[in-house]
Amino acid sequence: MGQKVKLSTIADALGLSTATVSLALRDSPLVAEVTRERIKEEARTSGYIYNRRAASLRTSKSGIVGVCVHDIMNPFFGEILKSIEDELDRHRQTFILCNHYDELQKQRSFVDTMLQLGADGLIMSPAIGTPATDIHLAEENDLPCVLIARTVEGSGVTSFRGDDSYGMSLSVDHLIARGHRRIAMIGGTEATSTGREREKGYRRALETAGIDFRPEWRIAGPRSRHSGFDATQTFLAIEDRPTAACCFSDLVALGFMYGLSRAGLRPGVDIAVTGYDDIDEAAIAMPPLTTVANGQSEVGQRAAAALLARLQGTAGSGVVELITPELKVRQSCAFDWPDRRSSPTEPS
Amino acid sequence: MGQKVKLSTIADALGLSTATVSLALRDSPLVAEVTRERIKEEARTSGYIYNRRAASLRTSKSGIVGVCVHDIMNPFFGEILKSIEDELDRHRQTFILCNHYDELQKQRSFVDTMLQLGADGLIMSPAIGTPATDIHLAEENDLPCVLIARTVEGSGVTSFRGDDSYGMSLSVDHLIARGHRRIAMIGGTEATSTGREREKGYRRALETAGIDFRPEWRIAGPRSRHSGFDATQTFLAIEDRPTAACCFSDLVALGFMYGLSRAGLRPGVDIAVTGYDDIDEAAIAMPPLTTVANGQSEVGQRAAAALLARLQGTAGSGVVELITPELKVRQSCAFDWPDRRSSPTEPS
DNA sequence: CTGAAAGCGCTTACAG
DNA sequence: CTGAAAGCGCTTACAG
Repeated sequence: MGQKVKLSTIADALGLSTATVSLALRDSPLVAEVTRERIKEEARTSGYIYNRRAASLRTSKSGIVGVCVHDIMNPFFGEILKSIEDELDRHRQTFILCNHYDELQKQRSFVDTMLQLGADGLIMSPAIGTPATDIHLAEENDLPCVLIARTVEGSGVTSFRGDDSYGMSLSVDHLIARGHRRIAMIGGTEATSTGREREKGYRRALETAGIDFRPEWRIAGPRSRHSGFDATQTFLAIEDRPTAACCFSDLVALGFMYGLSRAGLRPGVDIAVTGYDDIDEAAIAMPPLTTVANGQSEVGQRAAAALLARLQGTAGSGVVELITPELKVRQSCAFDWPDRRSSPTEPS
Repeated sequence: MGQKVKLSTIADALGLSTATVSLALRDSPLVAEVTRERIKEEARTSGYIYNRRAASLRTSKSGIVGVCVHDIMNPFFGEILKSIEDELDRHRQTFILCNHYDELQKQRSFVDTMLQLGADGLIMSPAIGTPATDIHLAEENDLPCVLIARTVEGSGVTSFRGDDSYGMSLSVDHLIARGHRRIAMIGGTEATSTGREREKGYRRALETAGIDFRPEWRIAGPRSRHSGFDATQTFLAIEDRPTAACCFSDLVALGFMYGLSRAGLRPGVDIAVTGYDDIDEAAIAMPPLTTVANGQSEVGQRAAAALLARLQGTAGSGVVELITPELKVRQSCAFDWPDRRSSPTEPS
């Protein structure tokens, strides 16, 4: 490589102006077809590399969309991310991914970087504790945001997520219909809208069935496979042990089932288990996991589309857009409980 | 927000020049302490946002490092990515992540984007079929590369990966020592150095033990949990069925074990299984998975450090740097299943 | 210790 | 259909 080739290198080589070259490279109809081809050919052979920083400085559009979630390794986000990426690709936007690990500082430094890079927009699953002002800061600096999976009160920004409380009630209803009366809920935290909503659905389903909730049934906290595994101990120690557990997510459920097996119990036989998200693994797990399909690709696709629309100038709804979840019955609750029911003290 | 605040806004407000403001904001000792503080204070209160595109255009340093792998959701990469991120953070480099899904086109468009954005360097696990010229293109355009996990012949670039053939021989030796003579290898492909190396280790271990390899033992292909699950059918159909399977990765092994259970077989009892990578889940799986720790955080940390060193001007070794793997013996090659185990709920 | 001026590589009116 | 010129917001010699 001699000198770096730039627009003016091409312009000089062809005896044209940089304006013409710039236009031609972007397929402007203002440039004559022949000229355009000569220019493109020259760009190709000379190894020209478009300098986006320069262009972006001038136009104040960067073609970048930042996407930030707490756990890119969670298959749940994997699907969302994939559909966002597809949608963004289609509109030739570069997508920059960030894992904030639910650390507010990491998220802030990412938003900051996006601001400095002049990103066109932001899609995020806000970290625990994100104040509405963090979102406003971005918005006020011309960085439109769309939220996914979680909601931030007062952010004024559109967010897309599953109807978590309804979804959770679906799986608890299912458990109740199979005869369970003592049902634990494992995982999730008060600190996120997801955790609050799913717990709400769980409680409401119990209430509707006339089952009195007992505090020891709620094992809050776990949100990973590993912590689901660890929660087994707590679960097994509950006095008058529940016969079923609805888990905050598939990952938690899968870890919990490992824990059950390890303790010599058979998930799906001795203890009924449900998950949430319907990740790929749910269908091949042992036993195959009954769970709630959460519409992740719809979340991703719609969030990306909504952001793209805002970039076009359309205002967002500014409201929580709910995707309706769906119960997927498999075999992790398959035991026929009525045969075995033995606590006559429970209301029916 | 009125107008966007920039260096000159601050300079004007304080009756200083943009040069002084620029220097002060970057903590230059050339600026008097008091002046510097006034400037920083003004920047803070006015909501100044540093424009990295402008700075980068001028300095031709962007502070960006691109990282590209085929599957960010694989926990194996999760660990590598985390350690890269930590190392990069420490040097205040922004890290841009990309998933190429082993599609050459995706990888190319990412490299292209990095070039256009003026990234300072690139760390990648090259997609299947990456020609050395793709790496040269980046290098020649001032985008230094470091490879991880996989190697590209003739790229001339430093790469960091585990000693895959040695690692695989470790687990096969272990199986042989436990008395297995018919051992299948499941997953991985000829198309990657990882696949080739691990198969080499498998074959060599058999050979050393005087066991004649049979072609039907090699079930190539699977590299995900799901395809590991699917491979169970092929495995079970092998005539004179092997008593053990060494899998290409933990994910494959975990899926394969699901498949075995589904078929009514007990992994670790009826069929011995080994994995590769020692991801987090291996220790809590049922049965806990015997596997090979692959030094992923060392890979990530050293790759990032090597790239950073190149950015400082130090030349890379240009050679494959091997990390020595280690066998982790757990129970998947000899498991004492808890008592009451029988195959759970029959899938329909 | 501070300022004036040039320049990084594009794009965008504006002329012609 | 093509060109000359200004400007995006920084940083970097160079003066003083």
